[in-house]
Amino acid sequence: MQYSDVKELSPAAKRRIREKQERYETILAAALKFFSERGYNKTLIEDIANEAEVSVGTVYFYFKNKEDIMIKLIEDIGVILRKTLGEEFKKGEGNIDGFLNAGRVFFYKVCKKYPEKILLLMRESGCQTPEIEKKRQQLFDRLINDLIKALTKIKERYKIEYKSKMSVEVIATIIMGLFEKISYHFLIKNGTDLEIIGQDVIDFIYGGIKNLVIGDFHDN
Amino acid sequence: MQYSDVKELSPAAKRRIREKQERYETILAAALKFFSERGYNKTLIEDIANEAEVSVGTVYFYFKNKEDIMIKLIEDIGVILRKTLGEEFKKGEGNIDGFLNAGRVFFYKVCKKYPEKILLLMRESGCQTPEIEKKRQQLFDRLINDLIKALTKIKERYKIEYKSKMSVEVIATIIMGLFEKISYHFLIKNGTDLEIIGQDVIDFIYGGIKNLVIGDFHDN
Amino acid sequence: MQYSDVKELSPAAKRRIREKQERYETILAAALKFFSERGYNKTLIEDIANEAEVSVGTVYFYFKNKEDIMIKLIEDIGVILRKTLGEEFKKGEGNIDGFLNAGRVFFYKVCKKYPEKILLLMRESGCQTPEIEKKRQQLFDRLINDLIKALTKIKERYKIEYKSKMSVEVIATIIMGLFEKISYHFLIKNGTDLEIIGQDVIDFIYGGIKNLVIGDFHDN
Amino acid sequence: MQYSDVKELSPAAKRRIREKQERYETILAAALKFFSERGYNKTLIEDIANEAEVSVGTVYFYFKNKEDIMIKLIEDIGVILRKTLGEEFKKGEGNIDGFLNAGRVFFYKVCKKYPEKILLLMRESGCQTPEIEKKRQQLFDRLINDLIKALTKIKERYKIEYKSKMSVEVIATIIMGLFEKISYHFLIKNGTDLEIIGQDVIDFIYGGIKNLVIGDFHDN
DNA sequence: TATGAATGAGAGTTCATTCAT
DNA sequence: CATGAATGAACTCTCATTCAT
Repeated sequence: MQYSDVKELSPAAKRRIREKQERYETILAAALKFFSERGYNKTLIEDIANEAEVSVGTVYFYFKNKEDIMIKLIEDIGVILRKTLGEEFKKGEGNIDGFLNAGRVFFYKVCKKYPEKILLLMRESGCQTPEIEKKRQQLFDRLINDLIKALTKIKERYKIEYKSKMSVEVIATIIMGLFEKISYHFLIKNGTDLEIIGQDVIDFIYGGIKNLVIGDFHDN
Repeated sequence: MQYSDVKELSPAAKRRIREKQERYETILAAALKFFSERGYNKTLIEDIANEAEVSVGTVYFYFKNKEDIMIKLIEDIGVILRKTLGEEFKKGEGNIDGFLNAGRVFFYKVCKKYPEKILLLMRESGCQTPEIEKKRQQLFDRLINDLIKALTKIKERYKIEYKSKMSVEVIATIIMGLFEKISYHFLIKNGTDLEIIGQDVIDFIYGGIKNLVIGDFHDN
Repeated sequence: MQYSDVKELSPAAKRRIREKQERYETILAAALKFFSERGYNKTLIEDIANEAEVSVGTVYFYFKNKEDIMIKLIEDIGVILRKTLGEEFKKGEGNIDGFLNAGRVFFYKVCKKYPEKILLLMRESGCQTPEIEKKRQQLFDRLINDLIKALTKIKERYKIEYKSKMSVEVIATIIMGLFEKISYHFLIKNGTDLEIIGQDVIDFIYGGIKNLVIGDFHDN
Repeated sequence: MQYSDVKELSPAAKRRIREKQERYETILAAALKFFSERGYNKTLIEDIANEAEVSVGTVYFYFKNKEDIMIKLIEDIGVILRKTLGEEFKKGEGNIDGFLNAGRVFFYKVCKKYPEKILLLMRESGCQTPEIEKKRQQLFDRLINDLIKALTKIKERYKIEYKSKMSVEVIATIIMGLFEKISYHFLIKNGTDLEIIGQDVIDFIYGGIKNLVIGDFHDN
């Protein structure tokens, strides 16, 4: 198909494509709502269909099966997380502040903007089907890898060493776990002041990393 | 037969009581195995019965329902965790080393001795029935409370302050999340050296706490 | 297509609605057959499904649960009984013959046309679930109430009195019990001549009522 | 076994026989309580055992199975009913008053003294197992037969005729149904005055019978 | 005799998925 | 493309009955 073909779509065809995309998003949004509220298992396809104001059959037109919906949601969250945090870290060009700022962005931006998505990832995506577990694991592995790469960049930038051969992986894992628990713990207490908590968390992380590092974070 | 003898159980009665207790434990062990391996939902009562070499009816003789089995398992883990860690902290009489040692005990003793129990608590106990979720939440709340109390004792001991009014809760929550993720992450990689990791984690925690504290950990 | 057309259902849609209604009736008929033949408890959902030539799931698509099927059957019988007998009584404009004719209609029409329905109501609807018992009781109470109202109309029409303050309720209850037993007793003996029996019963009722009345059934 | 053997029973053996009989009665009483209160199906053997303060196994020592308990209860009620009403009728030497008095005895004595037994017979003994149904049917048939015999005696005594060949059976069946419904209807309304009702019922029956009779109840 | 733990067939209900219209 | 009725395998829980002690 050549570029010129795109232009040849009739207005009606364009509308149909747009509507199809919209319907897809609507179903995904309905699923997100129920999965994060009451869990994967307790959400019926019928619930999702009703919420999205389509029929059960339509849900199966857009998604292979229930599992598929969850996987698409996890992928969606993965893209948001990796993109947002990755870009923030890049701004710092490998310095420790860029790293910590990425952490701040998680609390101040991502958790605030997409609380259900974070809740879904952190709580409901576990313990379901093997395929979902795989996807979830894959995302966590990638996030941990992103962290490991960032920590390695920092190491090179400051010419520091980590205490043990496992330290980098440990730090990355800790940060993931801590984000998971903190976001869950404080997201379900709606009134909590995420700003104060976020700062405390970042301070904790900074202190923790410093204590696993030989050398310090001074630009020469 | 004298009156006092009435209180004494016959050997046969004693044996029966012991056997009953043993069967209860056998069923619980079978459930632990399957729940931690393949998850709550994918475990059939029949699986548990087969593994424990009893009939389905017997499982229901000892437990109200499937949920009840899980709840008993969570309670069991809760007792082990709180008792072991609590005792270790007490040894230190409120100093920071006692606190950190309790963390070490988690990795070196509890995770090593009861890997399935920890896996069950950390991964499979979430997102199932409301009753299970309640029990799990209750246990995590208690563990966080234990941590908060310990951190408060430490504060009094060293006459220090925490940076913000939320710091204590944040530290406690971070430690829970970090234990959860680290234990899960490294328990499923069987070959991992928990000793090195444990030490890194403890160092991270120590650094993190120090960075949220005004004052330092010196006895006068 | 004009706006008014929107309200009109397409032939296909009409057919689908009709088929749905028919399937509902088919399931109900299958349930009636088994419930009245072998009882509520001994009837399996699978039996009903097989008889109605649908799957078990389809039964649950049309009815909330087994109880619900029985309740719908009782409601159905209730409508038939109250409508048929009520209309017959109305024809008599409150005279004693209309009342007795309604009794005749019960034997000559209802019992003859719907023997299983009557058997179901009279025998199988008792002693099952609380919800069913409630519905059954409700229907009997309404039937007794219909009778009480009719007896009160008769009293006004002929300016008579009943012997005691309980007489009206007693007569109504007797008639219900007598219908119940007679219909059951003679319906299960297939060959019985319901015409003769019906006449005897009506005569008995007439004699019984007369004997509880002060005054007589003469129009002035 | 000869009569003299009876004397040779040791006091301990006698006590054992007495206790055995008592235990049997206790279990039966417990079953009666639950069957009449919550129905046959909803009563567990365990309930009966607990109420009777024996073990489940003991229940099965005294009774073949659950069905057997119910059957024994029905037999017990049968004996009471037939004996009490039969004796009352005999007193009248075949006159109509003896017949009606037997009816009075049903309300004034039997229903008052054994409300649960009557409730059990009238409501809970139906629609259960075939064996129970058979027993219940058998009892009702016998009671109806007793009534038929009585009505025949009355016919001979007064040299009367009944309107149709079915009249006697119809009257008998009516009386059974009416007793069933009336006793149930008014027994569950505890406060009701059974005396007034009883009199109304007897009057109704008398009127009903008179109206199915050719001739009248005058001694020559 | 008495006990009560053990049994396991049986039954109701759920719900992801399909497919004719 | 959309619909929603139909499917039926799957799973939990019940409870009368048995039997070793």
